[in-house]
Amino acid sequence: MAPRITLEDVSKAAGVSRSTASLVLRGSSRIPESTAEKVREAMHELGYVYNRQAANLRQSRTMTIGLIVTEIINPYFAELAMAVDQITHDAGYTIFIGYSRDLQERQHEIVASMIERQVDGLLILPALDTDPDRLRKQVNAANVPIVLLARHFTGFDYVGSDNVKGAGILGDHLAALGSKTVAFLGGRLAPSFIEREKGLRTSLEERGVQLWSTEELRSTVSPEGGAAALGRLFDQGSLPDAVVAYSDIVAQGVYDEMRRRGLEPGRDIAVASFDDTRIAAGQVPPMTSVAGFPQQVGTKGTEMLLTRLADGNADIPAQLALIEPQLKIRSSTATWRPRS
Amino acid sequence: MAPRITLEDVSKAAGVSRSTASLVLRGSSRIPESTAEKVREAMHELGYVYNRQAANLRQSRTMTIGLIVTEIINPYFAELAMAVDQITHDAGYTIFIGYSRDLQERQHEIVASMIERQVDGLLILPALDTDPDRLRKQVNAANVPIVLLARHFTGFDYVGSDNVKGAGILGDHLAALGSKTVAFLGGRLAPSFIEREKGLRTSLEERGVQLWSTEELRSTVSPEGGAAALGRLFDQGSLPDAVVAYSDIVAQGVYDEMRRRGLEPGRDIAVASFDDTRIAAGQVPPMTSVAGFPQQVGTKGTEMLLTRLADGNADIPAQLALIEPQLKIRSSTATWRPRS
DNA sequence: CTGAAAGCGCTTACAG
DNA sequence: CTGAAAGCGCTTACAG
Repeated sequence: MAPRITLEDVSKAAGVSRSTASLVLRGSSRIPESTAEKVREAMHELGYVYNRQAANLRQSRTMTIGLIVTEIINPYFAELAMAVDQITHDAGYTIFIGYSRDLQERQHEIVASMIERQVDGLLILPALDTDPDRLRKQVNAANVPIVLLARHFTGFDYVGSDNVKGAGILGDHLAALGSKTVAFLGGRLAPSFIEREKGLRTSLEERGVQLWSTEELRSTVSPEGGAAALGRLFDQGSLPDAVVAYSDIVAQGVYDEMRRRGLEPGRDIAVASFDDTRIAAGQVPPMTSVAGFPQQVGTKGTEMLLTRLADGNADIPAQLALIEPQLKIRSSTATWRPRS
Repeated sequence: MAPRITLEDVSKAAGVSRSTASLVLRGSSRIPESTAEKVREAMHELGYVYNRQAANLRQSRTMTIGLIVTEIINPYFAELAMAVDQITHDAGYTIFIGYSRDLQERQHEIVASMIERQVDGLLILPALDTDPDRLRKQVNAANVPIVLLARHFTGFDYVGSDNVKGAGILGDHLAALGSKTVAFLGGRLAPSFIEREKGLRTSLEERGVQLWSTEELRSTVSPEGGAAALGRLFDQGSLPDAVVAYSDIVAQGVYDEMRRRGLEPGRDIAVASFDDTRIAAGQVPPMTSVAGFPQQVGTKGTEMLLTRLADGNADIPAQLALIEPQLKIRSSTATWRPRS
C-alpha cells in the first residue's frame, strides 16, 4: 500500500513551508499567485488528496450533517431526504444518513454514532416513540443543533406541513360535497396523525358532519393496515359517505378492500387522503389528496439548521415553520354524489 | 459554549494516565476491572463523548462507508439503500449518503467529498453516464475499495439482479400465452436496460415471437415517459399482443396511456414489467413483474464490500454476484388471451 | 509574504 | 499493570 501523500510532501516538492501549502489549499489571498501555482502543481503531480478529518481536528466544524429518517420506502420521506441532500450538497456539506425504522432505540444509537463523528448539526424525522427529553439531553450534551422534520415535539426547532390546516380544507371539501358521515382510517398516535384528526374534526363538526375516528380504525401505515381498518369498519355494519385515509399508502389498501366488498371508490364512497405522493394521482380513479410538499419541508428545515450553524445563532429560541398545504381534488371525491 | 471534555479530563478525574483511559475505552483486557470501573465512572460523570475523528487520525479506519445512489424516489433504489443501512449499521459502520441524480459530474463530486472524509469503502449505484475509467482512477488514487450495485461496468466488484435471466423467463411466459408480437417500452442505455432487452430477445426469437424495441420506444424512467413511448407506438399504427415496460414506474404510464386510448391492460394487451415494486401489485389489474430483490442486492453488495475491507482481501480480482430473479405472474398477463 | 512551533484528541509502541 | 512520549495530518496565531 502506497504511503499517503500529505501536505508535508506537497510543500517539500513545491519548496515552501507546510503553512504556505495549507494557506494555498484554503485559498488565502495572502499567498502570491506565483507561489500558489507552484503548490497546486505539486499537489496535482503527487496525487494529493485532502484529509478533511485531520483538518476537522483543528477546526471546529466538519462540514458534515446527520440526517435521520424512519425509512424511505414511503415516497414522502424519500422526497424529503432528497431535498435535504440538494441543499446541503450545494452548501458544501456531506450528509450521514440513518434509518431509525421508527425505533427509538435505534434512533438513539444513530444519533450517538453521528455525534461521535462530530456532525455539525442534525436533521431528524423522529421515530414515533421518541422520548423528547432523552433526545434533547443527548444532543445538548454534545452541543449539536437539531431541527425536527415532519413530526413535531415541543421545544425543538421544527419544520413540517400544516396538517391541521390541510385537514380542515379537506373537511370543508367533503362537507361541501354533501357527505354526512366521514370515517378517518389508519395511522397511529403520531403528531401528524393528531393534527390531521384535529383539523378534520374542527371543520366537520362546525358543518354538522359526523366524524368516525375510533381506536378500532387505527392501523399501521401500509396498504394492509388500511384494508384491515376498513374491513373492521364494514364488519360493524357502518357505511360512511366518505373515507379519509391517514396517508396515500393507507389509502391504497382502502381502494383494494372496497373493491373486495364490491364497492367502487369515488362512486359509492368518496375517498381522500394525505401526502399527495405519486400514489394518489396514479390510482384509478385518481385520488383526492392533501399535498404536504416534502421538498419544501426538507428545504426549509435544512435552511433552518444552516442558519443555526452560522455564528451567533445558537441561542435563539426554538423556531417553528409550517408549510402551506394544498388540496388536490381528483375524481375519487369530485365525482361522488350523496345517495338520495 | 462549554469546553469539550477530553480523555485527558477523564483520566485526571479518575487519577490515571491518558493511555490507561484510552485502553479502558477500547475494552482492553490489560486493565484490571477496578481501574476500568473508576475510569468509566469519571466518563459518565463528566459527560464524556468519544471523538472518533481524533481516533481516526491515528487508526487506519473510520468505520464509515459511503453509499451513492442516483435517487430514492424509485422504491427499488430506496429498498436497496435501506438494506445497505441495515447491514452496515449492525456492523458498526455509519454511512454517508449522496444522490447523484444520474449526473456523472455530481457523482464525481460526491465521491471526492467522501474520500476527503476518509470513508473506508464505497457502495455505488452508478449514474448512467458514468465514465468507468474516470471513476476507477478516482478511487484507486485514494485506495478505497468500491462495489457497484445494480448497474454493471466491467472491472469493478458488482452485485445486481440477473436481468438477462429474468427477462428470459418473462419472454418464455409471454410466448407460452400465445403472443406473437411484444413491444419493449421505455428505459435508456443503462446496463440493466441492455441486459433486459437481450434476455427478452433471446427467449422471444427462439420461440418465433417478434420483439419490437426501436430507438423510438425509449423514454425516461417515469410514468410520463412510458405513456409517451406507448403513444408513439400507437401513433405509427402498431398494436402488439404484449407490452413489456422497462420498469414498474414506466409501466404506470403504459396503463394510463392504454386507457386514454380505450384499451384495457390485461384484456386487450398483456402488460408486464420489471422490479416488482409495490407499484406492480398495486395496479388495477395487478401487474406481472420480474422481481429483482433490491434488499438482496443491497445486502450482498455490502457483504462483498465488508469482505474487501477485511485484512488481506484487497488484492483479490473483481468479483461478480447475480441475484436470482423471480417472475411474479398476475392478471395483467394471466388473463390475456390471443385475439383469434 | 513565509516559516517554525504548538496544538486539535486520540492511540500505540515502549519503558518500567 | 500503568505512564511518558511520539505521532496521525492538518490549521493557526505569532514572528520575522
